[in-house]
Amino acid sequence: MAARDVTMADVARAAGVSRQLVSIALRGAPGVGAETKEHILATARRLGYHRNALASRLASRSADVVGLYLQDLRNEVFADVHDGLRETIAAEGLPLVLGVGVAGSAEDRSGLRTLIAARVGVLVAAGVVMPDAELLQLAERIPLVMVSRAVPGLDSVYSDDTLGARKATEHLLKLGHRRIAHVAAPDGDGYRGRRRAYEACMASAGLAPQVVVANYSRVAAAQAVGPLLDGDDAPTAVFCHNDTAALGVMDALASRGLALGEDVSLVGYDDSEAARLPAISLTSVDLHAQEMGRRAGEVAVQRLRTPGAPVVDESSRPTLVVRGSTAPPRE
Amino acid sequence: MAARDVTMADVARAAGVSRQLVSIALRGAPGVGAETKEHILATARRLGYHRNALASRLASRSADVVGLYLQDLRNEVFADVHDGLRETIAAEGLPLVLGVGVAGSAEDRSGLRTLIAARVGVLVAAGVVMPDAELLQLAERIPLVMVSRAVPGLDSVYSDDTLGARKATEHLLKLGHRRIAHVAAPDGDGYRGRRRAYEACMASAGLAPQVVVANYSRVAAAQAVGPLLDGDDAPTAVFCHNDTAALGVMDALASRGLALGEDVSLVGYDDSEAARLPAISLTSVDLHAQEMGRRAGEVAVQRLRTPGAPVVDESSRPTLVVRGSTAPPRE
DNA sequence: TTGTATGCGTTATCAA
DNA sequence: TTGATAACGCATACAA
Repeated sequence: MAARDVTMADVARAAGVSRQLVSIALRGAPGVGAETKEHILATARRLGYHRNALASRLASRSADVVGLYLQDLRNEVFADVHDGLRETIAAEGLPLVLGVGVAGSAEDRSGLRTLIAARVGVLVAAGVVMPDAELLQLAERIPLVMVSRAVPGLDSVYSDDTLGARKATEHLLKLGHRRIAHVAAPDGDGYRGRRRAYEACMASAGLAPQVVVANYSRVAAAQAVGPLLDGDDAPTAVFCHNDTAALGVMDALASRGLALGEDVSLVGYDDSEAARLPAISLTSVDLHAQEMGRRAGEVAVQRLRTPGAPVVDESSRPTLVVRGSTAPPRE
Repeated sequence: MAARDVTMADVARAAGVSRQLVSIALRGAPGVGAETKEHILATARRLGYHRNALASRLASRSADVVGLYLQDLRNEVFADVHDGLRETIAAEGLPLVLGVGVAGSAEDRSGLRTLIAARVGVLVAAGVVMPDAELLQLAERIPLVMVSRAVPGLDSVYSDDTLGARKATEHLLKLGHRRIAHVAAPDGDGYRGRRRAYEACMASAGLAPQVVVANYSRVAAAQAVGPLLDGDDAPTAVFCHNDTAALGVMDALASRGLALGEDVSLVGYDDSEAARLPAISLTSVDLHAQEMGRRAGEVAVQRLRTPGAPVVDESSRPTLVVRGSTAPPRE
């Protein structure tokens, strides 16, 4: 549409000054008189000038842009991380661009790549499934801040998954459940904590763990848990690696005429909006994702402004929110 | 971290060829022998070269990047739009970057601005609340594709809101409801269709419309509908402008001990995951957001490759999905 | 097929 | 305070 963008040269010509003076004035940098500056700003406005961020960043070889990678848009946790981060970033007046992975797929390279290609100054990544080694390699090209996952050597802001999973499992044990199944996420670097903690809890209670794996979709969880519910020694309680999976288990229960909380107790992870619905009332682990996003934003800004700062490694304590979906097993 | 990026000049020097030959080889453009090309690619790989997209786009002054603006990340509709768009864009091998607004706020300028500053080649916008006039002005700087909203003069891919709202309202009327309330979205350009259709339906049935406004959050809807439920002549049915609002109404019903579908019928809009939960079973209008995203992607690519193509204006027909939340009024 | 010169719109380093 | 000149890293007509 635009035939040609208005450039600084155009503004300079119209204002009767040199280009670099325009640059200085527009940036608010020192080196221009108040009156001249106002005049330049006015003509720039009049001409409809807009800075070309491409050229700007190329020339300054420093990007004051924060990139955020999210695994997918279907999981509220990532929306929370975004909202928290956004708060910090906006307060600093920095632009924020996002890259998104493919839901269900482990393919996060393309999403990360576009962000890197866009030459963001720092990249905050939530829900990356790539191996640690690859991430460390990536970090040589661009400062990386990991969210909800700890990578040794990289800035990491995450929730203590071991603690969360233990709280969930122990809650079920305390209620008297013995046959507790776990719907786990696909195996991958940095995401084994929940499953391991569950297994450890079961072991120390002298019980046999029962694990099925489901990817990040609701239907996958429903299908995965089906055989368990239909088999002998069906579990009286299920602990899911996230709420989406828990909703899938609820689907499976409903289709079998099993009552949530009565026939089978259920615990999710994320404390999503759905979990809070009165009709759902799902016991879930809240990992305070928004607060994590906020912290990640602070770390990112710090990394941008003070590249040499020491690496941040911060884990936070999740909370178990007990609701109607968990009750003692019926006898 | 990286002291200095490896540039084409470095690769050229190491490979013993000229810079521009490297450029040609790396882009896969014609003008280089197979053998030399392989050699160049190999040295580039060896040196760890990565193209600087900034410089590349600045020099070519054509951006093969698609920008997607989403109003917020909490609404599944936008996730659907993204997933659909992503499919098309990925198939074309184009990079996709996102900008996001602030949930609940009408402030979409900053999100749009960063995308424009990033000099994307085409901007797909879903859920923009800015006035038409401002959008038309924006379109002079960058090709704009509107999603879920029609702006005369701009590429628009949207769902027929009038039809959807009519289907919802007529469904309730046919069930025998007379006192039907509507929870509307805040007033704004391009988002009046649902409310107007509701009002028209009520009018032609000889009934008085009853509208309350709530912004895009669940709690706002709960608060807005409260007085209605508590007042005389409380509605026997409520039609909400989206599912999030409907969930809020469900909260309000639950806190009053009213049974969904029995005491009060409820219709949402978006056919979200939550609506499909057996325990929720919310009647809702499906606007096929993913398909809209897919189409918007096609239009965007077309606009990128053939700027002169005629403006696209495509509306699609939404579907009413009837579930347990709607039933005849109890007498 | 390969190389040369020039431009993209800014920022940055110097003198004046 | 201001004004010339050189980067920034890449693309692209054009000539060799």
